[in-house]
Amino acid sequence: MNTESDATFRHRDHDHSACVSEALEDADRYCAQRGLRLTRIRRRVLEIIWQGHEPVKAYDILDQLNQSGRRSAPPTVYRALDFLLEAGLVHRIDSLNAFVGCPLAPGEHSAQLLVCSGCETVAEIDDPAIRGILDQIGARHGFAVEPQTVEIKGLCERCRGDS
Amino acid sequence: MNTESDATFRHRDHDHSACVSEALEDADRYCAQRGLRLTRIRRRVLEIIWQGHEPVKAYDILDQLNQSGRRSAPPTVYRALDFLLEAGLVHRIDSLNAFVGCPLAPGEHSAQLLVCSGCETVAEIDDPAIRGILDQIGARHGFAVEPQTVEIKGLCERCRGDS
DNA sequence: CCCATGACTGTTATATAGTAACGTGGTCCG
DNA sequence: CGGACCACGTTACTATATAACAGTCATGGG
Ligand SMILES: [Zn+2]
Ligand SMILES: [Zn+2]
Ligand SMILES: [Zn+2]
Ligand SMILES: [Zn+2]
Repeated sequence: MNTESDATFRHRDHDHSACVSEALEDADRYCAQRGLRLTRIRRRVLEIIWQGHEPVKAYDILDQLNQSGRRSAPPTVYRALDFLLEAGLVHRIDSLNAFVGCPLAPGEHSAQLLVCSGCETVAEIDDPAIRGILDQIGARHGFAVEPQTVEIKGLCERCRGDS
Repeated sequence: MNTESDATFRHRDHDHSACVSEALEDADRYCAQRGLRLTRIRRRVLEIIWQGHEPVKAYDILDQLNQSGRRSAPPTVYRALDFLLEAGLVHRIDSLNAFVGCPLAPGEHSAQLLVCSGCETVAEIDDPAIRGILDQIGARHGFAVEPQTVEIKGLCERCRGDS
């Protein structure tokens, strides 16, 4: 099945500026609709996170913020991240203490993040079969599964090829 | 389906001392077989983690170590944790920065951790259906899923009842 | 216009989590 | 004994995240 072409894993070989502008425009639209305030800092943090499809760490965001212009401190970054997480515009990768932009429709949703151990590229999917089986397993143990992101580690096709 | 009695969620209403002694004896046996050295400190850390079925944080382990007798420093705890993780005797819960004892057979294995957002009790299962579907979804995206623990958040039966 | 209000950001300090680097003291083996 | 190795102690440090409080700024009601 033509795996690379399903567009889940996006390496450095695509027109990523399109991803960025689309993500930012979607965010603008989404926030405008909901009356959420995508302020200058929040938008800039989102843009930094969208530099690639790899997770970005909070203090790296801070460094980049500080490279251009005004000095910021950790709370500024974490507050922006809280907003973006809440709005469903980014996800946190617990296993890496890092953040990645959400390529799916904004808003609260469940998702599975395929995190490559080789290149750290993240592919986000939302597969109803996984969600279904998690609910089902949960039910069997009296456990009410919350909508959430699940992190799945492995190797992407490209990194497997690297031997 | 008689959910509480499947023994996946163990709250404070059971004879937990039996869990502890069984876990420690299993660990003794497993390490002896493999020539792994379950030293005094490592065994003590394992015992502290097994105080309950809730995840325990590294610095809490350190505090407890230091309450009785000799003073230790963070590296001591983290080295013990590295050993226990490597041996498959405990799991790390990334979303909580905490550690929990593994109630299944020691050694490297995949598992799913049902983490209750209410009481933080953790139930560990290893369901082949989940493993299967993860592999299958991965394959569809050219992604080789690694054996791993997956964290699933939700509410256990007891905490759902608490309204 | 002016102020009250609430949301956002700045600032400082601190809490929490994890690691690097190097030294010490056993234990095993020859 | 003499090395080799492993576990552990110790110090210092890096990395991640939050608390608390003070300024700023838009916005709408009087
Ligand atoms: Zn892209
Ligand atoms: Zn990769
Ligand atoms: Zn128990
Ligand atoms: Zn619970």
